[in-house]
Amino acid sequence: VTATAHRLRIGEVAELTGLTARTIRYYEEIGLLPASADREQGKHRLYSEDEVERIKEIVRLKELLGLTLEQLSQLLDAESARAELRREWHATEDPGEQRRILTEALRHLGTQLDLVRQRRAEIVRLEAELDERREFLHERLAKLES
Amino acid sequence: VTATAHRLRIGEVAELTGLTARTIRYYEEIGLLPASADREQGKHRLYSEDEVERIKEIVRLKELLGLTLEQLSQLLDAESARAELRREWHATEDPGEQRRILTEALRHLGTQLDLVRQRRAEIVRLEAELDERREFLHERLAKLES
DNA sequence: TTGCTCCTCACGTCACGTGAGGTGGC
DNA sequence: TTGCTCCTCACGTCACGTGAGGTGGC
Repeated sequence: VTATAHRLRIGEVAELTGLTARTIRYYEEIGLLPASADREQGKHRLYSEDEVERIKEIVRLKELLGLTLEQLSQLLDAESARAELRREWHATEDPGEQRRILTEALRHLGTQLDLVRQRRAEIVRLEAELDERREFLHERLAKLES
Repeated sequence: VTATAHRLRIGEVAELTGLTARTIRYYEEIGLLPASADREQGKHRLYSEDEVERIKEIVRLKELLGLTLEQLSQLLDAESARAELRREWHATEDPGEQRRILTEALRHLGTQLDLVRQRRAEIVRLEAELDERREFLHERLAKLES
């Protein structure tokens, strides 16, 4: 709904997402990212800012959760399912249907949250161990200075 | 200092660490893990429980921080440097030396902690976003039920 | 028109996976 | 001795990296 629908080229998208142009093409090649709509063979790929945000999101999930592209694909499929549910939600007035849709969406989110929480717990534990060692060394240093 | 110094075979180590035997051999091949001491060509690799703990630690760092094996090697080198400092620490009585050693060790730890903290911040942010969406869906569901 | 970025092959690399064929230890 | 696990090549695969040679748009 913005006035300027500026479209970005692959190099700019790479810059903004932290990927390389090659990686973006590769993700398109394996079907992880949708192909730039109605692009003629050999012509430049163009991306909207929404698409860039989407790619950032995908990269974040991959890196933070340490997923393979296969696992990432599955997770994105689950997300599309949620998006589909949103559309269904707007299409129905039946409270029973609406409950089913919400419940389903919550289930998808739950799966994702479980992954993230597990990661966080692991990293917090590692951080605590390192903090403890640092505390120990600091005390030793303090004793030495006194 | 335990009574039984049971040595484990590569399959058992793989089981315990979540790696494959191939991966353990590969890490040895590229010098990431030290080669099983005085093993004759073609004979079985044997590992102590300390070595297994060490490998677990390495795997954890790699996965949680999302490092390449090259970066992981560098980080492990920094750790060895810290271990070396510990030995030096025990070898000297000079307070000036001791201060130098502690300060150096703290610097190494600081680098490691920076990496970990950054990861944690990123993952916490993602978790917060997902939580928020879940809260939203929950409220919607609650309204529907009332 | 000149630069720069983009395009498509296509081969290289990193971090292993996966057999093939053979040997070692409870 | 029989099984199972281990051994060493060595080729395959995933997720891109890195040119080569050519075209497109401000």
